[in-house]
Amino acid sequence: MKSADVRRTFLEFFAQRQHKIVPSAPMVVKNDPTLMFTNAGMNQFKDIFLGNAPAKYARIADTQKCLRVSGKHNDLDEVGHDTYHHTMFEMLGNWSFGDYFKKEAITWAWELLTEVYGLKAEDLYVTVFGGDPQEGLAVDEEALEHWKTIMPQERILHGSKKDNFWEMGDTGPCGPCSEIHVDLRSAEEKAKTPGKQLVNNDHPQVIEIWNLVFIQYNRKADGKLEPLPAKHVDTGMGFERLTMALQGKQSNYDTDVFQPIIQKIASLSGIVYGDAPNTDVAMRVIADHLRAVAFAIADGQLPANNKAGYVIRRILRRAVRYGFTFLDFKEPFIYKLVPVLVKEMGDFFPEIVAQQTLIERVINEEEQAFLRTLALGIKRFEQYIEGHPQTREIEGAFAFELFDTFGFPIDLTQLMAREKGLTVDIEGFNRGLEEQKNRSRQAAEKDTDDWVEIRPGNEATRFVGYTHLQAGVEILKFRKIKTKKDTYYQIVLNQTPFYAESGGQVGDRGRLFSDEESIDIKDTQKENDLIIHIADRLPQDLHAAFTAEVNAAKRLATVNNHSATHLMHAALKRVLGTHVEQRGSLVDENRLRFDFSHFARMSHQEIRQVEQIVNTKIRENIPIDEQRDVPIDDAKAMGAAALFGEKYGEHVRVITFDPQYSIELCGGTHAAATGQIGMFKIVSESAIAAGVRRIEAITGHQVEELLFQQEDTLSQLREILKSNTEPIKAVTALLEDKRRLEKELEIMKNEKVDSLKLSLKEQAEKIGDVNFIAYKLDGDLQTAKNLAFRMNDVMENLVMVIGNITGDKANLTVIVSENLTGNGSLNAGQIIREIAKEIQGGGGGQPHFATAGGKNPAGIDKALQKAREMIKG
RNA sequence: GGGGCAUUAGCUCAGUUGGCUAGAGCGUUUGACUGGCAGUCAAGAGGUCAUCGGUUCGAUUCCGAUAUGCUCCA
Repeated sequence: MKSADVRRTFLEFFAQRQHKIVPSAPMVVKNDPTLMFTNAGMNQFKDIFLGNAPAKYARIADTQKCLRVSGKHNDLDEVGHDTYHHTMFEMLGNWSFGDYFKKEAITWAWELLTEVYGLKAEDLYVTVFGGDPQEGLAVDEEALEHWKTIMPQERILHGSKKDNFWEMGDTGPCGPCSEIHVDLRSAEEKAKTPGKQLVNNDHPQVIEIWNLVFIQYNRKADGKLEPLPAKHVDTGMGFERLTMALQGKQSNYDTDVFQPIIQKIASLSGIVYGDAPNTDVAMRVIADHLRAVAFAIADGQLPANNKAGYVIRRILRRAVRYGFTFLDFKEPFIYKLVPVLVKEMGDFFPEIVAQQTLIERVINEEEQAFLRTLALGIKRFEQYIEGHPQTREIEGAFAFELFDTFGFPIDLTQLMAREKGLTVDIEGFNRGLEEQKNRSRQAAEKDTDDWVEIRPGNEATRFVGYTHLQAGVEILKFRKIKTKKDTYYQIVLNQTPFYAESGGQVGDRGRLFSDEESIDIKDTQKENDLIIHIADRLPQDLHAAFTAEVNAAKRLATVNNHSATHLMHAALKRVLGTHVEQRGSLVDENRLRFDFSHFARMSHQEIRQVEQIVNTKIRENIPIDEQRDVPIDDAKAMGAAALFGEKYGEHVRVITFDPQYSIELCGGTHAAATGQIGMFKIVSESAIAAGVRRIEAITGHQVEELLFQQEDTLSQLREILKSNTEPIKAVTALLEDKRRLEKELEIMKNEKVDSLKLSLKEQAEKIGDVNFIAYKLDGDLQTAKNLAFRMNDVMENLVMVIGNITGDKANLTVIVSENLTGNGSLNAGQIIREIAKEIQGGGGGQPHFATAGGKNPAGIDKALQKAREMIKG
């Protein structure tokens, strides 16, 4: 069975059982501070489990792109070395939200695996939760009973809390689970060792393929479990593993999911897959990481230097490193694999087809950047070796510095050390790493208390902020968050006019007040779909009736910037082409920032053109057409611009400014009509990544400020220049004059020096072999320096001391012919230190040239005299 | 969010106990050579040493803050 058929079969099976088939959510998570990437199929339904939102469908099935590279599930270092771990994988899943429970989930899972996919029943083992006395939990009898009706009891195993009790995090919904394992070994080996001994023992051919989770408890912050009113089913089956089992392979990488990519790597490197363990691992790593990175980029996450973007960068770099070390790729090559991936997976995941060019460019750019980093590290390594010729062992501190500061991988350091017959102090390296981790952990410590419910129930907050800036509200619940720096409260209301940060628009600020008191709301954020108001303190009376009031001035400015962003987005598409796509956006009260795909610097004319179009649309004063609850397909049919990597519900909000001009799916707040924006001006255009440009712009009041500022600058300039009509001409003439005068001055200084040179040569005093000159110069330090070096050119055996005054300070300059400094008999530095005392200063320099400065100009004569005496000795 | 490192000519980079008139290669301009192209040689232009403060007689160099980038950790 081809992998595409494996996927299709799963979805059809559950569709026939009244499951709604939904698309995969983006792999990059937005609006959830606890999670950077989707790491399980249930992520997109988290709000339902948490009781923050009702389920739209009681039964759902899908295949979900997942990435496990950070946090609780981190498989990154395993990937490639075995045959079944991945960074990115697909999770096939079916869900029941308060609908069917253990019986159906178990029955269907069994039916699908054995009857539809045709796995042999005797190769399958299942586990059920065996209870945990510490938690006060008994064996999951319910699941056990169902399994007993299906299969012999000897293949039903009891599992520990670690394997068979699933929890989302430290707190939240959780419950026992039942896993299905498959034994893929040969008959001979099965005879030798019974499969049941190998279940959950990291055997590569006896593996878990499906986990059925029965969510029935809620874990509180104090560790206690309480039963949930509505019970849910959450299942996840590893698509790649299942495909391996069905295709009779020993490794996920031998299936048609990975082989086309691996074969391409093999042909690019000229090395056959299967030849040697090292090169095989490298090819697996690259094939796996390519998928993760390509899908992340398609979902809108570009490699970057922090947060989620940094994780993506690190994955890509790991792939480059394996290619560099084991497959001898010294030039970018991973981007060449993208077409193969697109061909294999593009049918089911249209986003990678649409974003192919961008993915290739971004990967290529990153590869080049990292190869540069590697080259720099190699250089530093070689410098270290040169600096420590006797060493047998490379210091851990240095290896850590290479890694920590310059991003040079430790295993490459070790490899290069081995080639030179050296070792690396790996313990020292690990110590450095450990310290670093502790520092970070301490800084990131954050205590989150349980929600305190003021009005129990799972009532969802009604957002009224599209039409109101003020509303009468009640508090539903709150909790306390403690970080190293401060303590604050998160407050959830029954309804709110506060817009929570989302879609690039910043959260509202404002206040919450009752008859008795008023508290400031510092920010509004979203955790999935929960709107959270952030405040430094809580009201005294939590049960009072409050008025929630948004800071209107800030909101208004923000709203204008958001609408301007839409107008600009449409203008960019007109001016630059339809390839322009939003890649990121930030809108606050001061400005708007917009990142979009485009492959060249925007010309001056293009920027002007965009500004002109937007300003024309502003003057047209187009009223907003806001439609809520439009079915997503209808919205798309209208030609609305949807964003890649954004998760949309079935019903969306559509914002239109002139149906011929700008239609966008958007949840943000907007101007009632475009005229309200006032004015629009782009203030910068720059590159932020390969193929991605960033524009920053301002509107209304801010443009006015800018205009005033510029006008002031210009009028002041005119005033200074006394040229009302042509300041540019005046400045150009000034600059030319300045240049000419500087030249003339330099020539004159040189002439002065030249004429001085001759007379000074006459004045030279013979002291032994030394030609001594002391001179009090009427000029600046630069001239003194100049004079000194010129005299040095024309006189042998010279010792010259120059004194001059700049402002209220005195300077001394000493030059000694190089041949006199040889045996240490004469030293300009020593002379200057001695004579500088006379001008109450200090100084220094080299044996042949030195300068000093001091506060006492009157002492110059004495200093010169002292120098003469020193030469006389 | 917390560390570390970097920022010097258009580009890539040197520049150590703070003072060596801030350098190299590439690029660029001009001239010479060569029949042309390509090239060779010579001369020149090009620098607020990221920004702002501080220490000092003197800061590209030391200290602090800011900005930008790189990098590791969370």
